[in-house]
Amino acid sequence: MVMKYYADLHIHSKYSRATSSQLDLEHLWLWAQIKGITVVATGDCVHPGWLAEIKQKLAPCGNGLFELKPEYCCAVAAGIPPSCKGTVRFLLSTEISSIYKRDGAVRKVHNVVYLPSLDAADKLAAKLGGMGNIRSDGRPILGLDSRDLLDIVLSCDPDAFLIPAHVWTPWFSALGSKSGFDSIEECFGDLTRYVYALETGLSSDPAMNWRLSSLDSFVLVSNSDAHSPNKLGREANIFETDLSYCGILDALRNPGSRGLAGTLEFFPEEGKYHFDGHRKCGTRLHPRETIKNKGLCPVCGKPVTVGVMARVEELADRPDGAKGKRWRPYHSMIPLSEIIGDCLGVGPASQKVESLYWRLAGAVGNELSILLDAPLDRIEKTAGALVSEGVRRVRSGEVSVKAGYDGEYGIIKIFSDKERAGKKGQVNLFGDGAPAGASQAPKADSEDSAAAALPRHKKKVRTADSPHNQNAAPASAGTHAPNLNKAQLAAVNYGGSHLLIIAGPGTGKTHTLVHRIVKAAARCAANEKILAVTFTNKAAEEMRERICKLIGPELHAIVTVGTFHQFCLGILRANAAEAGIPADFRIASDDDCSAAAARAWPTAPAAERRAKLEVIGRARAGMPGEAQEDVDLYKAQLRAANVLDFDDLLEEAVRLLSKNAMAINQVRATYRSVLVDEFQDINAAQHALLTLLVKDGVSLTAIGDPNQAIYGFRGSDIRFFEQFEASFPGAATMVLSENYRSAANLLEASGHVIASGNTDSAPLLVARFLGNGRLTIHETATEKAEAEYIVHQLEKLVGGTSMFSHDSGRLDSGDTDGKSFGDFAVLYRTNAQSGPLVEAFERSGIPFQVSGEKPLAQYPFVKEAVAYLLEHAPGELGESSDTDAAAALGRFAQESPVAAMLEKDDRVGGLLDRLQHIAAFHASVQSFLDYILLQQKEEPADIRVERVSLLTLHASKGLEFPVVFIAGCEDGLVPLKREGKHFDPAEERRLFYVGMTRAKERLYLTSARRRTMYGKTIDTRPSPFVADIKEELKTYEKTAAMNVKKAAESEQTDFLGDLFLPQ
DNA sequence: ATGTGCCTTCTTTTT
DNA sequence: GAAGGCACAT
Repeated sequence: MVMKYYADLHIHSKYSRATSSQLDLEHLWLWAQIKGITVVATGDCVHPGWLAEIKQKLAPCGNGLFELKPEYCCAVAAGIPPSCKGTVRFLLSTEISSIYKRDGAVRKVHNVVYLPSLDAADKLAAKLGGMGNIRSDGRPILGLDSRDLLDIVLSCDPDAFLIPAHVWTPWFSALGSKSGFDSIEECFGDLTRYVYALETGLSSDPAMNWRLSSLDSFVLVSNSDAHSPNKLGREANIFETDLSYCGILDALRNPGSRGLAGTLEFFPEEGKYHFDGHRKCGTRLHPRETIKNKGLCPVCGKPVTVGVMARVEELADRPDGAKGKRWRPYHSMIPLSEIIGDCLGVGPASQKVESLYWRLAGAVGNELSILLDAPLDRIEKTAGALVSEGVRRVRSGEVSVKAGYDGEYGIIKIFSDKERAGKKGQVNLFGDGAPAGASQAPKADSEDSAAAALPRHKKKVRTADSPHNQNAAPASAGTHAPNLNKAQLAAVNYGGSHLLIIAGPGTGKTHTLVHRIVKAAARCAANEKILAVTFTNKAAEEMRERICKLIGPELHAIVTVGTFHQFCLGILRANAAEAGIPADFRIASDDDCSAAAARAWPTAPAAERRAKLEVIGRARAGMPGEAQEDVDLYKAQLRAANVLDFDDLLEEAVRLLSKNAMAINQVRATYRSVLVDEFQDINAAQHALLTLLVKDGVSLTAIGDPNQAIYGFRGSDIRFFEQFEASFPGAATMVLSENYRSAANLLEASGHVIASGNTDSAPLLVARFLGNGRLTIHETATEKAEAEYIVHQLEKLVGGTSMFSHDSGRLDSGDTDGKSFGDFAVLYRTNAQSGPLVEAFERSGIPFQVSGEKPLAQYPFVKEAVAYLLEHAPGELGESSDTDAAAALGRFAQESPVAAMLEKDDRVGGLLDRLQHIAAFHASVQSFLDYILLQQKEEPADIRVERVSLLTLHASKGLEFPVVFIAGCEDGLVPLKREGKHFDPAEERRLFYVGMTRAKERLYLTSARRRTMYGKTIDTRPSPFVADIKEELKTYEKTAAMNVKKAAESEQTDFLGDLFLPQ
């Protein structure tokens, strides 16, 4: 059956090394579909292993044609009847691959053959032309330059073929002795019988090669230049024949037939050595100009570097545009992603381009059809007018071409910058990558309409640290009747200078601090301000909100709330000159920092640089280490780039304020009162800054909890907290001890832990939560079983039947009814533990959120799925029965080549699975989409949407949840011990304490007897911290109570193992 | 420039 | 066991 297809001819397989991986082959086919390309792997030189794989995988369907799926066929030369051999003349071309020097002469080399010895190379060179040489890495090679190659072509047996050396050599070495040749030389000598393709070293542009009448007996075809599946079809051959080996053969054999309808090509001008010239001098010469200039550069007068075009000019015996008798039409192409990139003014590999590419692929068709013949209005509808205009121009050749020369790439441009700027409004950019719901809005002015089509819900931020609103004296949040307990009130009203407030978990820390700030603001003189310092932007933002709520925007203006770094940055910006820093300095990005490190230690390997940066970071945070030299070197590099890193901000501010009296006096005059949150997390530099600020009657209020100091590893030093009274003479200390968060027994349990089981020294915390909580200890066989247990418990609690009231025998504050998902958190010591948990939650369909994880909707693949579902919304399909989310997603997965392809991309491989699990949970497409799109913003940890939170213990600080699971309560994990790493048991203990004190009503401490970590499975012992809790507070869950059937269904291996262990 | 294979490493993390 | 870095190949 004659058909039209675009063939990417692989004279060998570039994928031959991937024989063990089926994935790669499938990947190849999938891309072939997306591109609209038929992959034709031909030649004896196809790697035998690859052939074997194809044969094994695909049912052979005769005569060298193996069928994979109906759409993709692969003609393979193995198994071709011997009579077919030696009858096709492929003429393939390539660019200069290297430049080598020998005997003082520089020669451009088009092909390189690796050989066992220089002798062999020379012998072969004598036989074939070319040049034996030793590469810089010591390997003997044979280099063939264009002239040699062409001579070989012209002199060779008409029935012979030549194989490109770079194809042959790896094949030979892969075969080794099994090839039947004793030496590569013998092998090479035998080539004339088998050789298949030839590289002339001429331009890759057939139009130019047609100018050589000596090539008339050859058929010019395009060889694949695809280095990876997604580069398929950058060059291709258009066939109108049978899709079979014999079909292709006939097409090539009979120049008169239309079998070979033409070729698709790059713009050859893009090549680095197209024209002649001097890169340094900026001279780019057409070969004719070179001849006029007698081969010399008009700028420097030295001989120019001669490019491939010159060679064509030299050999051509026909004028430009001439057609040989086997001439076939050709199209010059630009890959779609480059067209889109040019339209958007961004790189072809950018996310924007990727997103638009998939959209087009889904809406219009495969890449070649988009490039060659799809209706432009359909392209415009999806990608905007600019892209469709770009495609039109490429089709008609209306592009600006600047040929490459002397190693400089040529530049092919579709739009001038001016045009692009002028037309920008017409591009349907979907700026932030949000999918367009508006398929009927053809000329949609981009961002706005696209955005409007999306439900963009602002999420309500519920503050996590919301103490005492349940049980403490109820009062409206007013300035006059703040709901403060006695201790809190005393702290707020304390009139002395410095004050340290020790505030345990759930004692209303932020609440108290905010009120003290408000109080101070009310007393502020006209030209004075209050400074409130936090560690994180999030904390600063929350504090600002709460202050604003209490005292309104006017007073709010006299309170400066910011992080340490924000404050220092402000100081430095205002006093750049005094600080000796250029006024226009930037904050160093991660890249800036590594660049500075690279300049500081140019020879050091990256790992060493990273290590140095770490040491420097610690040293600058005030931790021990003698790295001063490195610090100075690194800082000098930062300074040279006119950037300040985060540590610099603090250091430079401290330096300025300590030496410049005017600056410090101004700051002290402005900020008479300084308040610091989370004071236990302070480091040396921050402490130094505070010491500077707090003088001449400026007062400092610090609040924090030494039992929650968990950031020692990054330089925080709890001793600053402990030595507060010494550092700031005259300071008072107050303690907030009424806990409004946790049930009494949970509070007691956490007290046992922090006091190392020594009940007497537990922090004095009085429970004001009028309910009884429950502490459950549970041990499973493995981490998988642990995850299943957690999910199971969670399901029970969400179920609505109040297990809580049954278990505790008490029904208290009315919140013991069925929980919602936002009421749960699962905490763990290391992020690596999230894996099994995520899997278990996915299986169960429970909505969850892993802290710090990118929201689903940010993945291009998910965007694509969402766009598809919007476009194929039920409304549009009439009263389609198909409102079912899972079914719609299934259709997407089947119909869209994008989905099929991305599924193979292992980076996002799990995404479709995840989507499907989510879809199964939603009745309609609409609710499914809402669910996905709602989670646009990051910072999921404190946004209490209705999902279970999966967090590290560190990330849980400051949050609270009715039900908390702490997974992996095993010795070695809680506390975390790693061989060769320093170990701070006290800090680990505090960390566990932080985790425990997040729980309001229920706390589960789970562990696994066997755990796989770092690829090793080890037997574990229970956490010693758990042992510090008095037994009478613990409840042990019995495994037998588990729903065996259900558990076995969802987790077959480990769970059964758990159940069937000898009791 | 881009793939590939081998090696190392593998807490926690804000600005 | 997975991921990232690095050296090396084309």
